[in-house]
Parts: sequence; C-alpha cells; structure tokens
Amino acid sequence: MNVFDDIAGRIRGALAALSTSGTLAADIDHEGFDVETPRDPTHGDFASNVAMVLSKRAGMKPRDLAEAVKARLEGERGFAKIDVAGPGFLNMTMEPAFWHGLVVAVGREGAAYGRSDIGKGAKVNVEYVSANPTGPMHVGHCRGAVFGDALANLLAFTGYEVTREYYINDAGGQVDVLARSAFLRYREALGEDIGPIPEGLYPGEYLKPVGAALAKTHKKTLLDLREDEWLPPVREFAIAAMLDMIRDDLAALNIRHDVFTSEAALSRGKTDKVKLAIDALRKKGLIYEGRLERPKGHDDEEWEDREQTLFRSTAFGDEADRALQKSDGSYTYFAGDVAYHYDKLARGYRHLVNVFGADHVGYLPRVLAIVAAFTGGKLDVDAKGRLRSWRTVGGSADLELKVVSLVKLYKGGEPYKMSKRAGTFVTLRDVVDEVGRDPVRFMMIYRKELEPLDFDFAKVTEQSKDNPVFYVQYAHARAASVFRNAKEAFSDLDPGAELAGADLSRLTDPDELALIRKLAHFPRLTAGAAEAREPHRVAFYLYDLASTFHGLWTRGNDSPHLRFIQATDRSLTVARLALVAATRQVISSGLSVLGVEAPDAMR
RNA sequence: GCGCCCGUAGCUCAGAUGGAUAGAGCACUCGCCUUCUAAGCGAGUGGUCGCAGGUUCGAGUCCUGCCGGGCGCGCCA
Repeated sequence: MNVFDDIAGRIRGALAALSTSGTLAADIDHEGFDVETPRDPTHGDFASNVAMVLSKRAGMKPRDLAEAVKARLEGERGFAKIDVAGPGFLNMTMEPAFWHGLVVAVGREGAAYGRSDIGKGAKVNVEYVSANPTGPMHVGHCRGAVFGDALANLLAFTGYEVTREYYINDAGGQVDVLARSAFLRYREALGEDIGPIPEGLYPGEYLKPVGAALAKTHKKTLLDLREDEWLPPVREFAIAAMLDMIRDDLAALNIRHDVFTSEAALSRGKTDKVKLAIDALRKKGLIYEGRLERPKGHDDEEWEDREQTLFRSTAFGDEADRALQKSDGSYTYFAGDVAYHYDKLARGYRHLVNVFGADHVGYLPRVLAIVAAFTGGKLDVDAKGRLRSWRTVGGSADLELKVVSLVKLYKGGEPYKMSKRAGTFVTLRDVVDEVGRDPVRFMMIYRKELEPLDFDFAKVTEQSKDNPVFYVQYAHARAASVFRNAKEAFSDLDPGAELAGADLSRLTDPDELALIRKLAHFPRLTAGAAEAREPHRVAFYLYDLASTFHGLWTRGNDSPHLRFIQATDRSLTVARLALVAATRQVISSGLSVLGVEAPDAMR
C-alpha cells in the first residue's frame, strides 16, 4: 500500500474522466505530475502540481484545470476537503478513515510493507569493500562496506535481484610484498631473529600467525628455495589467510558477500579472460598500439615514452587512453578491470553498482568507459563533454559508481593519521569491539555518502549514547514494551487475533493521525532511496519516525487518556496497539534494511 | 595547471530529484519523572542557503563565472 500511488491513481482517473467528457482533449499525455506532502500542514495531507504541469498541454489555466480535477475528485471516497491554492496547487485533506486504512494495510502486509517492485526483478550486482587482501580491514574501509551493504539490502527490499560481490585485488606488486612479509614471519617462527621489519614490508603483527602456520606446514623446506620458488605458494597461502581475516572482520559488521572474484584468477588457468576481454574490445576498434603523452602537472624522472597497447577510453570521454600492459609484459590493474567487467556483464546483470572511495575518483571515467564500450552505451555527459553523473546510459546494461567520501579520523579531537606501513592503524575490529556493530553501521549511514565523515574514535567510544541509533532502537523497544504491559492489563489479550479486527475509528488524536501519515511515507521513501541509491535516507526517516513516536508516547505522561493502554477501554487499547504495532513494524523493517538490530528491550 | 566532490543556524548535518513561510540534532535559556522505559518530551534563541549573474509561474535544488575547503591526476592497486 502506497498512499501516494493511490492518490496519483485517483488523479489519473479524474484526468481520464475529463478527457472522456471533453473538458480535456482526448489525446493529451497525463503523466509527469507529482503528489507530495506539503511542508505546511495547513495545506492538507497531499498536494499535487498536476494542474501546473498539464496546463500547457491542456490549453487551460492551471487554476481552472485544478478546479476541474477537484470537482471530479470530490465524489471519491476518502477526501475530506480539496482546495485549489496558490498558482494552482491541488491541496487534499483526507478523512481519518483513509488513514485508519493505512494502519490496517501495515498490519496486513507486515514485513512486506514498504517493499516494492520498482526493481522489477532486474539483476543487479553491487560490488563493495574490495579491499586489498594484505591486512585486516581498518576504519577507512568501514564506510564503503556499510554503505554498500545497506544499498544492497535496500535494492533487495525494492524488488531487485541482488548479488553482493567482492573483487579480490590479488594480483600485482602489493600481494608480492605481502608474501615477502609473511616469509619473514615464517623465518621468525622458525626461531630466526629477523630484527626490525625492513622498509617496504608490512610490519603488522597480524602476519605472525601466518608465519607460524607456514612453519608448521612447510617446516624448514622453504628456506632452501629461491624467492621465485617460494614466493608463489607463500603468496597464495598469505592471501587466503588475509581473506579469512577480512571475511571475519566483515562478519563482525554483519556483512556477507555472495561472490568473491579473484583478479589473479582472471588471467590464470586454461582461458586468459583478460586476453578475451581485450580481444573483444579490439573487435570494436578500441585497442591500438601507441604512445601516451606525459601527464601534466607531474614531473617524474622515471617517465618513459614507450609504444604500448592502449584502450581508447577517450572515445567515451576519458581524458587519456589507458595502458593495458606494463613494460614487463604483465597486465596492468586496469586490464584486469576490463576483464572483470566483461565477466560481470557476461553473467547477465542489468545494473552494475560499484562503491568506490573518493580517493579513486580519477580512476572512475575509464571504468565507465569499459562498460560503455561493452554495452553499447555511453557516459552521461553534457554538451561540453563533462560528466553529469557517475553512470553509463543507453547501453544494454549500465554501470553506476557510488563515490563514498573518506572518513576523517580523530582521536580526542586531534586528527589521527593511520599508516599500514607504520602499523598505526585502527582496525575495523577495534572499532566494532569497542563501539558495537549497530552504532558503527548506523553512524556510517547517517550521512549522505558524498559528505565527508568525521569519526572521532574517542568520542564515539565514550559517548555512544549520543548516537542516534539508540534513539531509533529505543523507539522500537518502547513499542515492544507496550505489548508486554498490555498483556498485564488484559491477561487474555491475543494481539495476533484482535489487532486485525481493531476499531481504528477510535484513533482520533491529531498526533496519532500524524504518526500514521509518517508511516504512510515509508514505501515512497524506500522506493526513492533505492532509485537514488541513497540508503542514508532510510536512516534519517527512521530518526524522524522515532521522534514522532517518542513525542506521542511522552504526551501520555501529561495526559493519561492518551496512553496506549487504557485498562478500562479494551477497544481503544486494541486500536492503539494496532498503531503501535504498525510503528514497530516499520522501524523494524527500516532497521533491517540498514542491517541494524531492532531490540525488544533496552535498559 | 587540470578534473571531481563539498559549501545550508555557533558546531554536526537533512532538505523526499524545481514547489508554497528553509528543517533536525548538539550547544545555550526555560519547563516536564508517585504514573505505559526521562537513552524521553515541550517551548525559546539562532539563517544574505559561500558570492555575483542567468533560466521560469516558482531556485537551497538547474546553468555560467568567481571565492573557499577536500580528494585525485604516469605501466601503483
């Protein structure tokens, strides 16, 4: 049940009737108008700009058209008052019974309330986290991880078929560094004094267990091998260990990916998928041998002018063509990404969503170019060739990039610098252990993803009561407690059976109706948030809903007749319980989208 | 130098894809616990939506140019 769709449908019905009766031309397009809640409550429950939007097409003045629609709607059930206001707004106030019907709908739909089919079952792949498997997750990874996970939940909630994917960057130099670092710990585990960790290797303690495990498995056999002999098996072993650790870290945040795709595996084994993907681009005339210009604003002595294999990403608006092979003949990271997106598209996704950190923005146009090339689409650019959005358009499938601004770390008000090399980083596990999973998740989503986020470790751990997550959870706990107390007032109460038959006309207080209106927003909110790929809207909505609920609750302190439980009036109690149940349901559903617990009690 | 992102109350941020008189939290002031959980509620103070133009019935939202802050810009990953 989406009341906005309901009202829009009724307006469409009125327009159709007007076309039939000849007031409107029969062939004009009726779409493009909005139904929304006016900011000013005195303007009614709903406002529509239908008359202003259609006035040109109809050849009528907005106010005249509004009056005509109004006359048609006034015969409909549910409308208490309709006004034409301002330049031609249609302001509609509904009967209380209309709102009571929504409580019934929430009760009937239960956990399905707020879900929608706007995704139409389209397959969407959400790729997020994709941290290098060279160490544990740190707080910096946290935001993209939680954002991606909540977005995936949201898309699933709104009718998409979602795959959660992690791209393992297990090729290239960094994992070799990992292998050498692990090898050092292996020697250490065998009793050797390795001294300080050399510059350029990872010093973290987390590699000690890896070294010990290597020693246990291989005894001293690796010591006699040359590096090119021991490195591959050590690398493979260390990567597996790091991935286990990362999976554990993610599980601590309640994040589980469906698919892990290995970068290294793309060009390993029988078929070189990187070569396949590049060949596919070559067939489209997008691969050539050539030279790149020296980049501006960069004066590096090591710059080498060299003829190389290039992808013509400038054809899609990228600022330069991109190299696919390094001078040693191995593939670049970008070449792997070409194959990776080729592979994802081959798996039949209609939408690809990648969550990136803001420090990767410079890389994004070329990724868009890959997908545009494979899907026959293009980048979303304006007349001057500048990007209008981080997505491809017009192809058989599209890629959308979500850029998550970095988290700025503070410790007690002072900026806190992290360095994996120096071993001074705050792990995700540290944060979750101290603050708790729910506050971390909520905090990371309680901000638009493009907005920088200040994360004060000390403040968050010491003053976690300030976190809005408790406010929302508390509303849910209070709702649950009402039911416990109701059982005491009416020992034979059976909510499951009685709520469905509640006499909701007993809900007459303006604040009760205001709460229902808030609940009515939920389906529209989730749909809008999903389309905009903005899970933070759900968090803000829940805060707002919780606030409305707390307000109603507290009014019961001063005005006992407004308390939910009225020991002498079972019918009224049951009606209010139906409202409380609906509120509890929406909070619970909303929190589940965010991946946050909805506790029944908080003390 | 170039590209991207951000600029809204003292601070931290929303603003539902262009709607009517711009909102919330924190902070500050004043009230509310014998009573469904005070991790709560009500009221008040606080604004040139960075600046200047433009588009239209209407702009915090779209366009142009500036100013300020952040991130980034080679075969790294």
